[in-house]
Amino acid sequence: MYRTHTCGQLRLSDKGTAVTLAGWVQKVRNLGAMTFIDLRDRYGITQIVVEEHSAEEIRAVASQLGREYVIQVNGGVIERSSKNPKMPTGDIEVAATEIKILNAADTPPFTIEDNSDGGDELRMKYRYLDLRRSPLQRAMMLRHQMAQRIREYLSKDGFMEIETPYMIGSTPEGARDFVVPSRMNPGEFYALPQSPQTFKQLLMVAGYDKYFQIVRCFRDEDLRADRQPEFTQIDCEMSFVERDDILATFEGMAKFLFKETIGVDINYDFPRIPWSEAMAKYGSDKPDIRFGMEICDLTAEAKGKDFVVFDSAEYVGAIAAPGCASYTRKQVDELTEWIKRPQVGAKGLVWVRFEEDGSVKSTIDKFFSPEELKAWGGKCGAKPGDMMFIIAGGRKHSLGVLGDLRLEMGERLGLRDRTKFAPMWVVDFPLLEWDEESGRFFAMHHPFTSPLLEDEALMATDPGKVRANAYDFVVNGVEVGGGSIRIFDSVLQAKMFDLLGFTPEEAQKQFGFLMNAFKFGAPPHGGIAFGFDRWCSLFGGADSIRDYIAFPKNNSGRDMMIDAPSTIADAQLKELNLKIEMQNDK
RNA sequence: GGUGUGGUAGUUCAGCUGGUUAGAAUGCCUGCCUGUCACGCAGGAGGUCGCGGGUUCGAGUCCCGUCCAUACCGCCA
Repeated sequence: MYRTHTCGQLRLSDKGTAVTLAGWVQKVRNLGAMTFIDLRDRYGITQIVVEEHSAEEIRAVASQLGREYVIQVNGGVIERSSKNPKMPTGDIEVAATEIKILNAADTPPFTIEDNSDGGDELRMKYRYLDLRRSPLQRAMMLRHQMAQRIREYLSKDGFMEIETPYMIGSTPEGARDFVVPSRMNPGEFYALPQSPQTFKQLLMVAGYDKYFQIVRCFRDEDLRADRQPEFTQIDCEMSFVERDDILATFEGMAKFLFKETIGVDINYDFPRIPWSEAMAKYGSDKPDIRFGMEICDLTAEAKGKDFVVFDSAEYVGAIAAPGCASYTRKQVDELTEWIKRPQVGAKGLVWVRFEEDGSVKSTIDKFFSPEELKAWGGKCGAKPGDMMFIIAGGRKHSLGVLGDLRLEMGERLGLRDRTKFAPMWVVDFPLLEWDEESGRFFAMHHPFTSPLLEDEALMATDPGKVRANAYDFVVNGVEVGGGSIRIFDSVLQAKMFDLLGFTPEEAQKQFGFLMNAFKFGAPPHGGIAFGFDRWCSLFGGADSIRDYIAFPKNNSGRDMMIDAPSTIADAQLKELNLKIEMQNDK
């Protein structure tokens, strides 16, 4: 038997017990006559003590130990003469009677401690060492708990977890596919699923009316801190439901997860905000509603006063930043530079300062009277001591800039508290999005999304105005999930493909299997998919999802540890009937 | 594809307007130390300054290119 207890287990009540522990050497403190060894496993750290009167062999072994050696210790639990209240096992220590080195270890390239000295690159290359650190272990544990609670909640509600294939066909819509060559079908490729979308709909046709799956998905697009090429979704679909049934089910699941995994009680209904309102108030389809500072529309007030910047603008809007009237010229200039960055892309920033004494100062004093500016401030909720920032230009772009500015000011003012959670639903998304470049509509969600019943007639006359029966689950400005009620009528589905510019032949070739299935009795259905990694990182209080994935990819989609992707042998290529010819643009 | 930031000891970083032998902390090695828990004390080893080119009497430092990492924009139905 390698161990009788873990390194996080022993307490004062175990005093006098003979134990065997096994783990990794965290630290050796040699005080001359006596030596302390911190022995670590994933349950905790227990101090081992080797004393002067200990047997010569033990003292010899103890002096050989290095960091991360794997050892086994026999000994007795004793009460410490100087206790350490900072550690759960701090009242006791194990007086070693035998120490066996199970495996020596090279000195690790970075310290295996809560606050490691290792940089990202190194930690990624030696991921198995990084995973020994307790912050990573906590992240893995949170992820495990989340998955367990999700399965518990949905199973109890009658959902079945059903696996869908990873080797499927490529589709032109949406993200780029990862492809896998087929040896038995020369020249043909499988694609890895971007999501099990069509399969879960086919499961609805098959009558499995409550389906879920915690499933890996693949998208060959550029990475971000919150985007990996392979990521995990909680994929769900239900039959004989309307939007509110789905929202109720998953609002229940979300509240359950909040409560069970991070102990947060949410005892109110999640707000539901139409997409158009989210865009107008927050300049974003995934608003962070932990704080106010809502955008207000000043277009009507601002125009017609001979200020050419406003007069030539389609839209003028503002936010009121609380307590920022004290901003110095330098701070305002710096903020102006910030919004002019190409990533934000505004032309300039107009400010109105509402002084504590009731006076008003502004960059546009020449064009607008203090009374007018005060009226604007009133509309935007600015109080004395606040600073109003005004952006003018195209409506869509300006709202985007104001949205970015709002988040930035929220950050600077400390209003984005990681321990606070503001879940919400964004509903009534547009069904279609016009793409200037290709001169066609794209499905904003995906091509199986149903339009709102009352907007269906608009599909023929003004497709851009049609609202979708789609919804996103948003927490603290993070899009955690999204879904829709699906089209279940093959005629409407055909109409949708037509709007998206598919010929009937193309639609049949790409999605014929789904449209055919719909001819055999498809029930009304809809569903939702959550970004599991993102949800974990949100609960863990991190911006990046990488620490919630055991073995993530780096910024350029590489696995730094195993160094993938890699080239393959010529023999392998031959078997696959492939010839590699690099194409260069120049 | 684009923009910003970074690349100097095993590691995390400092290194000014170019100027002697490139520093600190930590880790590592050696010795001392009976209550440490970020142990302490003394000593030691450790560097092609990412790579290539240029400017200069002289480049870690300036310029150009390139590679790598990272954050963001594009992209992500």
